[in-house]
Amino acid sequence: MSENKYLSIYNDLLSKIEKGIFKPGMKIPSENQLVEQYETSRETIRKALNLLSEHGYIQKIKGKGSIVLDVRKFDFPISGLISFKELAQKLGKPSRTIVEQLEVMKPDEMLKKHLHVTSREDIWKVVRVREIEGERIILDKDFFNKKFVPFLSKDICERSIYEYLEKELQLKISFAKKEFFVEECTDEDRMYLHVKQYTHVVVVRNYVYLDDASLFQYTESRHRLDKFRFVDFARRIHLH
Amino acid sequence: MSENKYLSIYNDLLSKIEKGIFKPGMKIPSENQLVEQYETSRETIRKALNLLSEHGYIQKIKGKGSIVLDVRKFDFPISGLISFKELAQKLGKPSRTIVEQLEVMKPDEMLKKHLHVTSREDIWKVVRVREIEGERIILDKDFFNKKFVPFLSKDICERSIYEYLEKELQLKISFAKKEFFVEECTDEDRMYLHVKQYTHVVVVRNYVYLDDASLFQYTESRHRLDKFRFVDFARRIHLH
DNA sequence: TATTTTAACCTGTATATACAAGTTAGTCAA
DNA sequence: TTGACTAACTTGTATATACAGGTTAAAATA
Repeated sequence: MSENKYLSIYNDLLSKIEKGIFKPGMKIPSENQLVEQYETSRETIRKALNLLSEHGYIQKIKGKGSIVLDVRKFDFPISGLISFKELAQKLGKPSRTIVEQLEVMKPDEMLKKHLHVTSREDIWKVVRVREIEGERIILDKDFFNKKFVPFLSKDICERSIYEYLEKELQLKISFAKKEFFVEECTDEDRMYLHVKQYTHVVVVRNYVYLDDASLFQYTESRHRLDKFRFVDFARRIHLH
Repeated sequence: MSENKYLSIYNDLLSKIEKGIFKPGMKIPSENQLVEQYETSRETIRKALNLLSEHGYIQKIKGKGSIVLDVRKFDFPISGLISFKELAQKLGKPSRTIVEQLEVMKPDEMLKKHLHVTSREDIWKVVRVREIEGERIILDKDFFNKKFVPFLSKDICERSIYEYLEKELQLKISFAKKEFFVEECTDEDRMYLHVKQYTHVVVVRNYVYLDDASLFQYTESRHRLDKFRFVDFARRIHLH
């Protein structure tokens, strides 16, 4: 479990929402009631509720209470910072990862720019194909700074690199910036993916940062366009 | 200005980051220093800093301080909940909105599902083309529940509907769910947009909710795929 | 009966205090 | 000189209190 009180309350409430104990449209107990249930202070409850609100699970209404949203219940592909393994598990579809390339290399100009490294530094290059229901849908090209990831194996890449990085290497992945756009198919796409008749792929560029704001991974994820879907949740800030 | 202390501090710090007074990589003053500068409590400062952190402007590092990220400085198209007008202003490109349709209608099956309305209710339908640098890039189809928006005019639609809704009608837009996917061009796309040789468009479905979690707008935004770009910022939650 | 007022809730903001825990730089001892 | 320790910072969490202001339903009033 979590050692943090407010995080464990967040998780507890979240699982109650996901299990349907708190149903969409329903009011969850008031802050004061939760204070009694969890035997804690109101500020701690509020931290948990604010997390739920930011992530789109509840809506807080002043003077009334918090109601459960059903916005999130739709399958949400890449939203947030979820690894392919976590995603595949959520969707419950049969999937497989095929490691096509795994090597240490020196960065070219493009990578020097994207990973903020010098020509002397070593870079891990991992090329993987994601197969869903038997079709080669996604081509993932990952580049890690070897300074942060000294060792990698085909086995690790087939399972989950993130799990290895976080659990084994104790790297704290903190945030990521993603860019989406559509690009013409390359020969590489046609070689590794079942692109069918399509002339374009959806490209997701991912810059992943550690806790201390150092960039340690650059990923280019190329999706067959008919299989791509992305869901986003956003709150509007009101200044006034 | 903001009446909220922590929001006005957030805005003040944000403008200092955007103006370059606080530069990327730089440490901003510590929480205790900010407490003195703004003559407030530490919790209030922390609220402002947490907002900056969630929105990707700073990274807080325990024991060290907060450093300014340069992740956000790239142009960010549709991230967050920004209207086309706000976006066009940010990018500084010459743009124009052309209202192609504006009418009150009854919902068809698709809209009844998307807007959660009955056959008897009235719906505003607004079809607009967004022109950027002389090219017709985006086709926006907006549907508003007339219950929330009793009046609309061509003039309002040409300027900014959001400005009208928030300033005039005092509607509080709270959050939105977005879905992205790629779809084949329809005849409507070819009629209104300069689709060139492309066979597909990027579709953004947008569900917009008010403060009390009631769905009041459904938008379908169809983008020429070579001009589509989306940037996202995400933080990873660590449980434990 | 119809309307207003009030009391009891709700969430939002601001403040103060305490301690835990990570970082850093200087000090002291081996 | 080297290493361990300490003191002074930093942010993170938990608690308590106070009051603004929105909501609701019951009670009081016209």
